[in-house]
Amino acid sequence: MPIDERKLDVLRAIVKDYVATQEPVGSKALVDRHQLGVSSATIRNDMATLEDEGYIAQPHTSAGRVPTDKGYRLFVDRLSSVKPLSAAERRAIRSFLDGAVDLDDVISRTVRLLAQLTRQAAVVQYPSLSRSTVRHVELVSLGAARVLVVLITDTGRVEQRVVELPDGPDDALLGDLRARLNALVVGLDFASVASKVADIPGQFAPEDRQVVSGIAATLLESLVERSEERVAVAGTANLARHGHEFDSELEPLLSALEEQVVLLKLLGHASGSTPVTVRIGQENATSGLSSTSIVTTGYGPGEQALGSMGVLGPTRMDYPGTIAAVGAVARYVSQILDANN
Amino acid sequence: MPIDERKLDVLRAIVKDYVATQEPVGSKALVDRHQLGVSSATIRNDMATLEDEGYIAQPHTSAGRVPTDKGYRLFVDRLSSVKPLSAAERRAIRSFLDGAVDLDDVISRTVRLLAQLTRQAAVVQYPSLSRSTVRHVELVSLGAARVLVVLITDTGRVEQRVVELPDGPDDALLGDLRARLNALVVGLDFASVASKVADIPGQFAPEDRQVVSGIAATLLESLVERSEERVAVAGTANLARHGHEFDSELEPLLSALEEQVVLLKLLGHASGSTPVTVRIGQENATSGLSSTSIVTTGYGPGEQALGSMGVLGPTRMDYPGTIAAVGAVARYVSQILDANN
DNA sequence: GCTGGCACTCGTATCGTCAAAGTGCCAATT
DNA sequence: AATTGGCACTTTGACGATACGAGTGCCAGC
Repeated sequence: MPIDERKLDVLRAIVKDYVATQEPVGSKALVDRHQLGVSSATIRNDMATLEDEGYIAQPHTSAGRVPTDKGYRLFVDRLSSVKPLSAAERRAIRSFLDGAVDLDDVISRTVRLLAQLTRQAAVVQYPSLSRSTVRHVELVSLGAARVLVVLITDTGRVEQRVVELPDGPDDALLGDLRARLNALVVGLDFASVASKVADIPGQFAPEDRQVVSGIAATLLESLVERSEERVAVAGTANLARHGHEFDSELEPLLSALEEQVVLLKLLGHASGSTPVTVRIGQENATSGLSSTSIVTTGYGPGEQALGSMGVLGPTRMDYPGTIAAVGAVARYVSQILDANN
Repeated sequence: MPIDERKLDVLRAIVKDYVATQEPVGSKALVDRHQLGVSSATIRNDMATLEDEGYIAQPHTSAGRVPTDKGYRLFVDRLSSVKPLSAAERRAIRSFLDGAVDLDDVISRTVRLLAQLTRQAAVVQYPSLSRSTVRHVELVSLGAARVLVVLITDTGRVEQRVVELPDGPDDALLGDLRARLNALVVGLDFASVASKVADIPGQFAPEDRQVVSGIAATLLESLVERSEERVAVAGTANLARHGHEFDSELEPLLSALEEQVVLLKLLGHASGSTPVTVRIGQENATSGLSSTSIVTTGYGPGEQALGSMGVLGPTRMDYPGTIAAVGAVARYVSQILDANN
């Protein structure tokens, strides 16, 4: 039996009602709450077909139907239009983000904003170093044998780390190194930095090489490799408010939110900047997240996304609203980053 | 009826059993599991007294007894000795913390370690700025009219922020300002910085004052005031694993963990560095946290604590173990910070 | 002051019943 | 061929009754 137009209407109605009520929805309730123009018996037949095709399922015989992952997928892909944000929401986005002074500030405001708008858990990735170029490297002597290395990117990220050296460099050497380092790497993307920095020690007098290599090694290893990606999280408390049916997911989800590595995998490598991606339930292979959905998108001024941001919540979420919120916030953040450029 | 020695034994046994099983404990179970040397009837009498005095309560008639907040308080204050850590735990602390290179690294390792050792949520406050002195101020020009202000303390904290200026300062002015600023504030504690910095603009030529005040204002307002305190959190997923009776607490607790302000209030102003503080249930006035306990202590090499760290979990927690873990970690972190000094 | 015994209370588990919700199917209708 | 009304069937959840077990409180005796 083919899936005709009306059956899609039925599926759409089921998803909407289920998301709203969190209870399995039956044929009678459907004809009551929606203008479908046919009787409940007809709906029942349609529902039987939809179940055969795997779009919906019943928790037990003679309960209402619940959308499956496949059902949500169809809903998201073809049955829902993006819900325009309310004026209040647009205003909230603006007033929340406009006061930001800093990249750090932008990111932290963004993640809290997303959590608040969607009432779910939000994640924002800092602009990826692999998409950034070096704007400046600063070396600050911290007395004795310790140097603070600060790395600043064109995207506004500031990474810093202290290096312990066997021997304290004097100020002249440090100044010299700072100048050479900047001359060498400013403007380069991070892939190219590695090869260039390896040459640095050779430019110095043999007695200074040990110090210089130490700093160079840190620059590479810890600033470029270790902390390449960085994420901010907010709104975990929102997850605890969803019905108890979502409880079994809570612990694995909270774990995932604490593990950078897992989180980055879930965010996905931001592809094109524009479209919002939805991953539903089982679609994200991470174990324990089989009833969690993830709505992500890239952000950044240009074609190439600088990073990803997104929202995590139960599969039973308001997709049109969430997609709209994520999209709108990402666009606005992109604008801000462009202006701050 | 007075509370004699044996009644205290009974209370101790009740707390231990309840923490272990999470179920109300009855007189029979008590004599079975502990060598109390008397019969269950006697225990019943003792329990009746303990209930009269408010140390224990029964969820309903003819159920076992459960410790009250007051009961836990007595247990913590007088009935439990700090449980020595296992060799494995000591080893874990060492191997976890020894690789730290940085203050950031120390803090982030510490908070994860605490969460793992106690299987609860952990919080670590960065060394308070009010207990730190300025080690260095660095100004980095970021092209155009933007300057990065970096502040470094003797405790290793590095705070940075970008200032937008109406007019780009030239390098000479920036260098001059950096020198004067450092001459003025290095070594000062933060309370004194404010008054000193206010004088800075007067030392410059009138045409430069606008730029200089901008930077000075940022230094004060955003680096000293805004971000005075800073905390790291880990182990929230551990909270989701406690029995469902703790569920009602979950959302308020997760909210508290996301709110710096609330969190700092809960951590309490680290008083003396040595003793571990326990706040039980209702004792922390924060609403919604009436069955959450908090175990905190200060850390830092000297007499004055630099900051606090602690653990949050259900009132029904293993106090001796948690207190031992928090204490041991704080001592070890203090050592590390002392060595890195 | 401790103990054994016993009556009492109350929560939980079990069972049967019942009503409500929902389905699937079929025969009749359009 | 699609839709509809009707009806029998299934399952859940609520309700009540009952039995059971755990645990208490109290008392008389040691």
